[in-house]
Amino acid sequence: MDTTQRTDQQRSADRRRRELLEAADRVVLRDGPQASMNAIAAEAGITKPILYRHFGDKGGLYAALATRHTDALLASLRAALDAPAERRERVEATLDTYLAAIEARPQVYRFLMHPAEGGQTADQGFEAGKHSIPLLRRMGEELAQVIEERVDLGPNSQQLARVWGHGIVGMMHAAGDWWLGERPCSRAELVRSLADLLWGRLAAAGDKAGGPGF
Amino acid sequence: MDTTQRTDQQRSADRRRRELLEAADRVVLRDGPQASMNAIAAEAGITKPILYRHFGDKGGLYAALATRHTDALLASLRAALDAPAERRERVEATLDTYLAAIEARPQVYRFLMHPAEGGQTADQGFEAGKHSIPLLRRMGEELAQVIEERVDLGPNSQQLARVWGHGIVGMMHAAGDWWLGERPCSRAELVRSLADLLWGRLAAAGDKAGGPGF
DNA sequence: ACCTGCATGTTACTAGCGGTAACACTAGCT
DNA sequence: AGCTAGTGTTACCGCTAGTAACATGCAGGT
Repeated sequence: MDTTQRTDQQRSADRRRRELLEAADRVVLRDGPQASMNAIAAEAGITKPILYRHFGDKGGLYAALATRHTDALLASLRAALDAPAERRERVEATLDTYLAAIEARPQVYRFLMHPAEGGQTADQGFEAGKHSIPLLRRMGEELAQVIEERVDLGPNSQQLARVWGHGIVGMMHAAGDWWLGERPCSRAELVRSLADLLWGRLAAAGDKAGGPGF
Repeated sequence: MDTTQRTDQQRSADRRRRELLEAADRVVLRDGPQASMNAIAAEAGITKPILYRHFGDKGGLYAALATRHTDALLASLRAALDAPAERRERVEATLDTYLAAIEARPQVYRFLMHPAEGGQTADQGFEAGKHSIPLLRRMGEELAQVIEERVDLGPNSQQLARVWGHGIVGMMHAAGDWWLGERPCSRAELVRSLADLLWGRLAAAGDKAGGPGF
């Protein structure tokens, strides 16, 4: 039988793959999403064709890399989301977890949010809407699931939960992106403001004096 | 005086510029954000260097192109935002305006949301956060201004309004992007769900039976 | 010993990209 | 005439993603 042999080979291939991914990680951490295949290969101490044998094309490598970080981030988010606490507290913890992550490793964050975007070839498919950032989609679906599991939304709850999941994730993302660039306030303040928004403070607030109609 | 002469030249240059922009528009509409400078030049019936003389570099052309569409979209959004109606109604009208726009011209939408992303040179700066999509930022700031003008938020209103502006825009964007890809419901339903979210229905809803702690 | 198969690695190449230098032509002003 | 300014070209650079062809080292079978 050649099973043992094959297992050995597979193992060594997997190890190599992980090594390559770690090298790629280092380069992305240093150069951002513009990291070229040449640079990654050099960092790994090899040349391009090997990368292509392992990952197919740049998209494949980037997908593998993104999956890693995405999984890690999703795990922390799930922990915050599933904690045995009041809803408001859980929401704030989740927001804070996400913001802390992007604050700690902005390069990785930037990479995850702008993955494909190659240059010339491939990229087919298109189809308007297919382009969305995978991490955002996954977070949206994850959040939708938690909402549907734990919040009583009456009929049509599944669809409502999904809209909210993606909507809230988008809110978190956009606000975080803006905050990371301008740093207009502390993280805690941002978390509080966003939670306030989700808690309906916009609807509850009164009109300002000297309003419309004058 | 050379004023008339200069005016003539400027006029003709401006006309040429507009023609080139329209050609670029056609190409982007056809090829998406991957449209190459060569393709745009060919569509305009000229060659690359002329494009570069007019717009500096690819970023310049794309910025000019994006400004056009962004201005148009922002104008409609402002109209919906400033209408003399109840707040909820205005919010729903704004959401619907945005969603209708991205539904009608998904290619343009995709282009606006993924502008830069060149390939090799330039792109310096980086600085984590600088990369955000201009359209989103502008919409966020616009909304923040309207919120601050018309809603009474007590002290620190400016900062709160900005957080909310960017957050709400992000929510709209992410939900719209997901919706455009999966089409899980009608536009009206989506608008209603998002408005419900902003109106605090998440906070108001009860826990689901069989909740945590068991 | 020898040959076969397979994974790993290389060099050298293609095609296309963004961007630029150098040159040709036309128009109007002095 | 001559000078300047704008429009246009061809031909090139350096870079990218991706590939073909060739070399090497290590299993196992005969």
